[in-house]
Amino acid sequence: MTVVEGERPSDLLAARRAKLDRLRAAGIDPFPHDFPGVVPIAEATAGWDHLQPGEETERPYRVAGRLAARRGQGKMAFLDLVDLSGRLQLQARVDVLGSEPMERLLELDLGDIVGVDGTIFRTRRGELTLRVDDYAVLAKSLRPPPDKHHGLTDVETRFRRRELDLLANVEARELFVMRARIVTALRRYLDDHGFIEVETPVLQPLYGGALARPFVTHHNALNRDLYLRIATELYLKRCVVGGLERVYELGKDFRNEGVSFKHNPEFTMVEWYEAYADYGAVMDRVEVAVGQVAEACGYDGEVDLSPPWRRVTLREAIRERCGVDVMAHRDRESLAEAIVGAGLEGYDTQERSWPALVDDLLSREVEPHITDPVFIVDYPKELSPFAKDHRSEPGLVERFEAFCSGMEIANGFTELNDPDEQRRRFEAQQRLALAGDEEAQPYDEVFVEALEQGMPPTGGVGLGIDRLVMLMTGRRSIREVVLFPAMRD
RNA sequence: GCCCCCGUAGCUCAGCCGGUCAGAGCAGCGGCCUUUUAAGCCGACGGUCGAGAGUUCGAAUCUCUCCGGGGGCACCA
Repeated sequence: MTVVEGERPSDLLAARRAKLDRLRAAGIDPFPHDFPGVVPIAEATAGWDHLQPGEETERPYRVAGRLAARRGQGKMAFLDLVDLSGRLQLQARVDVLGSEPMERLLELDLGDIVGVDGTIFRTRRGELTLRVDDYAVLAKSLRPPPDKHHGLTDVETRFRRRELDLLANVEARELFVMRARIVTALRRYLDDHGFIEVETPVLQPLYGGALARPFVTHHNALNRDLYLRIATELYLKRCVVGGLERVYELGKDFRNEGVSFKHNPEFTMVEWYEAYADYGAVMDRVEVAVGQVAEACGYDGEVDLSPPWRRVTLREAIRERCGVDVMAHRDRESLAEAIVGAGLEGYDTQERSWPALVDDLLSREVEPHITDPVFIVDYPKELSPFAKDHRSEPGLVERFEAFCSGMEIANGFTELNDPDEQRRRFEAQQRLALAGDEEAQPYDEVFVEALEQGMPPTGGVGLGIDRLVMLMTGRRSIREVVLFPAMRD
C-alpha cells in the first residue's frame, strides 16, 4: 500500500489506501470518468409528502453525492448521501444488491463520492428513503472528513481549508450560494436598467479612484512597475466620456492595508456610473437596487433594507451624535476646541487637519452607532478629490456614503467633470503626497485629458459586495463571506 | 506595530489550583445485527498535550521565546 510522500504514516490514511487498492484489485475504477443522468437530491425527494410510512413506489432515481453517515451493518444498512441540494437516506439490502456488492458498499468510507440508482419509498419510521438497486464509487476519498455531528469549527481550518468547511457545514455552502444569488440579482438589476458591464485593467500603470495604498508588481517584458487597482473609478468614467452612458464593473479591488472584521486586502466591489444623474439619483438607485437584491435572494434579517433610507448631512449626523457642529468650526483650531469642549477624548487635535478631524468624528462617533441603513451626505471637499463641488454649500462636495450595521457599504457622488477643477484637486493631492500622505492620489494626466474631451454630468457609486453579503447573511466578519480570505503566513 | 485570549487523537472537547493527567464522544479498525436516523451493540487501537528553552525530584499544567489562530487598539475610498 502506498503512503503519500511527506505524510506521516497514519492508520486512518492507510485504511483508506487499502480500500482503494482493494477496489482496483477487484477491477473497479475508483475514479471513473463520469456518471451521466444524475438528478439533484432535492428533485428526488420532492412531491412524496403523501407517501405513508412503509409505503413503497417503483419510481427510480439516479443521484450522486458524498457519503455523510452510515447506520447499521450486516444484511441491511442505512446511509446518508449529501449533495448541494440536500440530504437523502439510502437503504442498502443484501437481498437486493447481492452479497459481494453489499460487502463492498459496507467498505465505503464516509466522504466517498458515490453514485446511486435506487427506488424511492418511505421507511416504517417515516423517513423518505432511496432503496439502493445499484451503486458506483465515483471518487474514493483518501482523507477522513471532519466530524459529521459537530462539523468543523476550528476557525483556522475553516478559512485555510475552505473545502473542508464547505463539505462539513451546510451553512457554509448555503452562505456562498446566497452570495452568488446576491451578485446575480445585482447584475440583473443593473442590466435591466440599461447598464452595460465592462472590464477595465486590474494591472494599472497608475492607480487611482480611492484614497488607499496600492500593491505594486512588476511586468518583466515591459520592464515597468504596475499597480493592482484600488478602484475602477477613473477607467469607468473614461467609458462614460466615450459614450457608454451607463456602465458598471463588478470585480476585485486591492488595497495594501491591514485586515479586520471588515477589511480584506482583496475585496469585491461594484461601481456604476450614470450619465445625466447626480448623487441624489444615485442614492435613489442604491436603495432601490439593494432593496430588490434583498428581496430577490430571500433576505429576512433584522435590518430593514427596503427603501427609502434615511438621508442626513454629515454635519447633522455628527451634531446629533456628539453636539459638535463642524460647519460652525471651519478651521482646525476651532474644531479642535469644539471637540475638546464636547468632552470627546482620543482625538489627535494637534496633528490632524480639519477634514481629517471631521472624518475622525464620523468614523468614531457616528459610524459605529448606525444600525438601519442611512445615507450620510455632503462631505468636506478635501476628502473627496473626484466629487463635484456642492451646488449650494461652499467647501463641501456632493458626496454620500451609505452605512448600515456599523459599516460603510457604499460611497458615491456627483462626479467632478470640470477638467480644470480636477487638475487642481490632483495638485492638492500631490501636495499631500509630498507631505508624506501615502494614500494621496497620484496625478493622472490621461484622466484629466479624458475630462477635457467632455464628460456629461454623471453620478457614480462604489458598493462593497463583501459587506453587502455580510449584511444580508448576518455575518460579523468579512472572512466568513470570502471563500479564501487573506491569512497571516 | 501594541494589548488580551487560544493551540490536547483525523474531528468535537475535558483535564490545566504541578505528582495514575494521557482522557471522552464520534470517525477509523475487529466482531455482531434485515427499519436505522445525534452515529445500533460489543471490543481493541489511536496523541512529541503547537515548537523550543527554563524552573522543579517531577511539567499538558508554572516562566520565557518562537510559530499559528482569534479578538481589541492603531491604521483603514
